[in-house]
Amino acid sequence: MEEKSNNLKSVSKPSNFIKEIIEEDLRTNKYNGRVHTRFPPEPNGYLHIGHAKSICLNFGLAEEYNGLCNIRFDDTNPTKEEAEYVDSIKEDIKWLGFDWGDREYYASDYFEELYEYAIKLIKKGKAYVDALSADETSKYRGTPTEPGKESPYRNRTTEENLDLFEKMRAGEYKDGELVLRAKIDMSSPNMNLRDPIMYRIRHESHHRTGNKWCIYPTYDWAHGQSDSIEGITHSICTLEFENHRPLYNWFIEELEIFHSQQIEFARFNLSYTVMSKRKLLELVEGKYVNGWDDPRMPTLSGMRRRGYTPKSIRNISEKKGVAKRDAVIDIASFEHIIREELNKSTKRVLVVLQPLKVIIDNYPDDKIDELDAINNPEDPSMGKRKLPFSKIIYIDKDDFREEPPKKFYRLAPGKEVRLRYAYIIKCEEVIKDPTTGEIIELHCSYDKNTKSGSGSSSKKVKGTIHWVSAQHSIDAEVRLYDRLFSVTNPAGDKENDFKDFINPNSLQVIHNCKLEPSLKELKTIDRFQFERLGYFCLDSVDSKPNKLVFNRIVSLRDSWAKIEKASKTH
RNA sequence: UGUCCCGUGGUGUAAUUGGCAACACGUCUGACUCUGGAUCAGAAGAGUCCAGGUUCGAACCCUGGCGGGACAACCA
Repeated sequence: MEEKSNNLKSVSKPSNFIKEIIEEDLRTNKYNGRVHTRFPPEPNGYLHIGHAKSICLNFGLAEEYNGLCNIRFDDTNPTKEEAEYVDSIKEDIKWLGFDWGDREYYASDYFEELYEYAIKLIKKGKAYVDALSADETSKYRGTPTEPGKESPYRNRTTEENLDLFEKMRAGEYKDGELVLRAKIDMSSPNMNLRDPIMYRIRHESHHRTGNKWCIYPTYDWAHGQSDSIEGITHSICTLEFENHRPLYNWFIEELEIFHSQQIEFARFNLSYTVMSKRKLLELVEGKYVNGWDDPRMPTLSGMRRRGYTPKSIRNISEKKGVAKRDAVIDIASFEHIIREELNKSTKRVLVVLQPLKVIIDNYPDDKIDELDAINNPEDPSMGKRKLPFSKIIYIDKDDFREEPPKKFYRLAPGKEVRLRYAYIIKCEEVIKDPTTGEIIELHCSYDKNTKSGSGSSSKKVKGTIHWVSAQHSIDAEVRLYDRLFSVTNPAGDKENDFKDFINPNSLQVIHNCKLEPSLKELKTIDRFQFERLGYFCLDSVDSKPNKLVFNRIVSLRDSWAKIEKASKTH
């Protein structure tokens, strides 16, 4: 009994090492009971599913502990950042369902304050203006296993440093001529402590501060102080900043300002895709995909267009957990979560992807049956709809085999299947194109006693297939997506470029698909289950009222495909 | 020949902080079914990187190895 309740507890409230730290801080009243986090993107690209993890974590923690979460754009590098990215990032965060209230901040808001901090360090003899070139600086820095050596400019007087730094700001030097560095320890085993650069000269216009500044703080100099200024209690970031933490702490202690606590967690990898901004950019620029919002991309805009729900993404983030070890999430677990949600929420509909014409010879020419169809067997409150049935229908080519393999429960010459919500039909004749041999149409007979729900026949068949009445059908284009790459970790191969592993079948476009007539009144970007096929949604970009385009979000689990695959490999 | 971090079934997490490893995905059976969907029932699969040590008892503590990752942008 006790075990069970314990179990339930751990299921409903998963814990992780970050929560443990926060709860301990709450116990010891470290920050007067405050929990304040932030999501700090650089506005230099589109957000992807990895960022979603960080967003959910930061906002989720704030929510759970009655705290606050800021959004802060780390816009310290004007050469790479643009206002349009700011907008797309905000849109993505809102879409995920998070609200930062009026706490939308920018590192550039703190440029003046940061400048004052720098002067404070110079006055303490803890920062100096260096005139080494970038190349020289790099050489002087040493390597991870060899200590660096001190710059000849390292011991300027405070007055000299102050004067030079002021002139840097005033624009008296060219890009790269001077930098401001922290004076720490050129022989530190931690390379971040080897006199890191705090300011560099960039005569460049900034998306927010315009031409006000020509010196810009580096990330290392700006980030910790920005957190401190905002009163961030728990500054959560990814593992690669672990080695930077001693530096951030050094700055904060020298400056004697509020001490945020940095906690690092492992970033998340997804199987069968790539996640780095650089690689995603390469896919876009090389036209391997159709833009950042291509539904095959792991970007939030791509996944949104693909049809993923915000809830499913939040779910993934939560179920994945938080840890410090590198992880590769199996895309299958992703697919499971989206299916689970869509199965419950989505209206079922009959759609034929690859139409094969079927003529029911013994069905009256002009007769139209109005059949009852259930909108969602998982949720009766979603009601029913009428489905017209007539003499000429379409079925999917996949559902007919001239020579059916073992365990093929669908239609074949002389065999019977049930038409979903309609009758049992039997295939009487196969008509082929005399020249190509391609199957053009099927002639079938129907058993009128087998109408769905009539209970007037005890006839049983193994298979049920979907169909659409030809004269009532609506045409549409359907895009089937598969994994973008054909290997688990495309970026993990040292011999081959990741682009060599692109799955050539990641996108299959099918024209002239046939939809049931209820799909005529599409108002929103509703999602549907095309029965036996998968979950689909309208494409937000290309679909027009007179030219419908659907994206496949995810297929249904397909045990027949498994059987078929297994028999082929034998 | 440095510093820091990490190492639990195929994958991702958990183990009441020392009491002989749990959950989810995936895989495989079977039941049910007018979606080969969903659902239900069940199975296989790790002895916790290795070796010592402390202890009545270790995934958890200690020591030493091994393996993986991060760090040498005036990027973030």
